[in-house]
Amino acid sequence: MSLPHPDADQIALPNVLAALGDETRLAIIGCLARCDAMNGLVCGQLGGLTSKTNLTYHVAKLREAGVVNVRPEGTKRRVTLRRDDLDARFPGFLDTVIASAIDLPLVDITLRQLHEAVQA
Amino acid sequence: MSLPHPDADQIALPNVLAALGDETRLAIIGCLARCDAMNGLVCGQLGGLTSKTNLTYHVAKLREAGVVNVRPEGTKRRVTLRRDDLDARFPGFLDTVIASAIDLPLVDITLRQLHEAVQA
DNA sequence: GTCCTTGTTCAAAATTCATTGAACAATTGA
DNA sequence: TCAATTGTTCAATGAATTTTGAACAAGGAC
Repeated sequence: MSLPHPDADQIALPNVLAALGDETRLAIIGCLARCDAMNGLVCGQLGGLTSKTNLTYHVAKLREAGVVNVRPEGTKRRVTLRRDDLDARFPGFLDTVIASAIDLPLVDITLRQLHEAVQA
Repeated sequence: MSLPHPDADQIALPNVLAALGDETRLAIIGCLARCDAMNGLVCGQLGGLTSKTNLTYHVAKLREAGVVNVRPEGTKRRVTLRRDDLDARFPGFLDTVIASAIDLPLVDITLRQLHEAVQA
């Protein structure tokens, strides 16, 4: 884990709320929620949402708030939801957020692009 | 109810998250959570947080997102949490938020001022 | 009616946040 | 080594939010 992440017990809800109070970041959460059953996503797979540079920015926000974990894999970055940590700290909270995040139009757009990318 | 409020079934979590992703508004929620067992608070009682004008702004944000109800009482405005509506729509969510909101330093400052105001 | 209290409106200023593009690093694979 | 892929950094722009003050309503007390 080479990037700085807050410890589980240092995750603060005000920071989490601020991190999630943004459409783009909610859409990222929605994609992760649908795809991270196994191993999360790599930043590039979220390309439909916004530019590469901007993704770096938003993923960092989520990481600093303790919402996601980012693990380098070669030149890629694997992004996963910190489900266990969030559930332990704020029971039920993440599920509520996910339920609304996966309804966002942006998520569907990106998931379609992800699907096309996998087929290509 | 002379001010516009969203119906219970129109409360959208992205809006709620955006409304709560702000220190001042979280502090308002914290005060309400401690004081609204009976009948909520009046804007003036939140005076320790920020200016009158700014309170109007933040309370409106919370109202528009569906987090609070604002009811005119003469020249005052009684502000209450929309507990039932939020619990019905996002079970457990509000309790989680409140638990962290009442720990905010700003809340204690304001509650002390409220206490002093009541004694005076 | 005349104050006083409470809160709103409006426009302006200040601040913060989000987005972009160019240049750069690091890894992978040929 | 060379090129392609993936993502970062930095500075700058643009956009949205927050904050402020002056002037204004609306109601209650006298």
